[in-house]
Amino acid sequence: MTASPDPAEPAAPEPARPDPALRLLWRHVVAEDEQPRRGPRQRLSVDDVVDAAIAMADAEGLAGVSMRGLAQRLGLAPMSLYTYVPGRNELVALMVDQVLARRELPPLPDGLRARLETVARVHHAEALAHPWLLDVTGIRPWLGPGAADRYEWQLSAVEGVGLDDVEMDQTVALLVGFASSIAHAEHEKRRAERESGQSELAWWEANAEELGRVMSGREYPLAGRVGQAAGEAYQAASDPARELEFGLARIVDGVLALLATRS
Amino acid sequence: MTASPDPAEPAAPEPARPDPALRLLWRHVVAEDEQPRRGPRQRLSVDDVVDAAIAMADAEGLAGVSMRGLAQRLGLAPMSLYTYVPGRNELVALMVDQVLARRELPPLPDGLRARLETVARVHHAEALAHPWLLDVTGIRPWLGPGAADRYEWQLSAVEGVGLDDVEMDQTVALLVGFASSIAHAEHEKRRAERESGQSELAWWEANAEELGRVMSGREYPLAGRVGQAAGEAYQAASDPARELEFGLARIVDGVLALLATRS
DNA sequence: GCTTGCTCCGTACGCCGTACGGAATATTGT
DNA sequence: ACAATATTCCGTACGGCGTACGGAGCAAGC
Repeated sequence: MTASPDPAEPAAPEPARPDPALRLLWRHVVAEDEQPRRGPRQRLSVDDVVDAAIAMADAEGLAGVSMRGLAQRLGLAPMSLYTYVPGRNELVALMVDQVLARRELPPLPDGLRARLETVARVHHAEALAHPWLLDVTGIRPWLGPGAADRYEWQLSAVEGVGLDDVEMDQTVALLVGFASSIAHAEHEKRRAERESGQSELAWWEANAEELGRVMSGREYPLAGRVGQAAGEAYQAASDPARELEFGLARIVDGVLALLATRS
Repeated sequence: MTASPDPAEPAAPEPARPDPALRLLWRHVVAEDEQPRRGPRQRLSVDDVVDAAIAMADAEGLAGVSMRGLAQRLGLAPMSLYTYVPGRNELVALMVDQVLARRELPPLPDGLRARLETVARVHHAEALAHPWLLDVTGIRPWLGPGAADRYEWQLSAVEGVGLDDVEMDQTVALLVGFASSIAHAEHEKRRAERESGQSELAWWEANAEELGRVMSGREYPLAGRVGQAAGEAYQAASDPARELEFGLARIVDGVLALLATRS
């Protein structure tokens, strides 16, 4: 018994065949090494499928994008989708990259503060327009042209300001992560209102008595005081728009402070 | 036909009955208004159910907690779970609050910088220990004792440092949101490695050739340079632990800078 | 013209949350 | 003591999900 490869698998050294999802992601760039394919032409294009899926996700959330529902919307049988896309996960990756690719990236303003804010605000706006982006998991490490272009643009916002390469990456990650967390909070707030059919405030009123009864015997001096002040200021239990402004100001101040120590 | 209430529904003005999930969340606090209940005793307690669900979620993720699987683990028929808990969503809310309640909150150190860091690190550690916490959605606005105690503790870290009430709330939200986004990145990184069976680095190597082919014709000067520098520094495509340190330093600096303008 | 590879699709499997109703059981009201 | 009632536990069933598998028909390559 040598260590030779399994004879059932022919001698081909299996040069780590590339992930098929990668070709799909970059389909518009690689494009046309197309020799005509056998069999019936596809009635639709991958873009048709992805666009329909994005529209469904915008309307119904990521969980609302089912292979069955999507197929019906496209006039296909469910299993026919699998000739366009290997599976649902890959479809989601394509949706994400399509969204990233479509957005026209605004020119970066002058001034580091404004540039950093722009990076965060663009991401925040995108996550608000497509809340399902925040629910996406499991598409790492698939990297498409939309994500690549976006990263390049984000880095250009912090190029030449005095950060080293690693710090540039970390700064972008910090801004994007923060914008995501704000959008996440906003999305959760909206979901709560939508699903309960009543506003947050109404729920608190309806349950204030029970909450008071139940919390008696515990002391929440700070939470009571701060919660009330925040509630009055927000007219809600939270106000993600204000959290964005507050947090962004602090983060940008922090980055500027780092650079200030160097000049 | 007057506007009188539906006679099928007796005159009771329906005083907005409290959410049953609230009583369940606060079951240990309200506790014993217990008159003995009719029918067979419950074989288990709500805590048994919630603890088993937490154990399942720790091992298999939130999606791995199915009512069927949980019931089997507890020796019950699936539908019997619904005598303990109104539904899966409520169960998840109980799991979250149980986790929050269990963690012993460390004493807050001296010095604002260390206090702010502690708030973020506690949340980060918790999200790492229970990655499914980040997948929880739709449990707003249910508020349990664990969440209330936690909020009180977080506020105590920023009490009396010169922030007004609304700023206290926003500062805590900023720290917690940031810690969540770091933990989210870390969790995604681990998931990618687990599900692909190979390390991130191995995937990039296996697909480097295809990526190079596919990205030719596009220019990514910054992404190429920074990505390489970061990759070498991290020995991976990302390094959430470093992102935590970098981002936390910037955020704390930003908060301190805000306070510095006031003294 | 035969073979091959492709598209499209019907069926089926094993999951999911949970609505519904019935049998057994323990307390409550008489 | 006995009937009424409330509660637990559970079997069955419904409508959803992703997708494996195999077959039918079509277009290109030999």
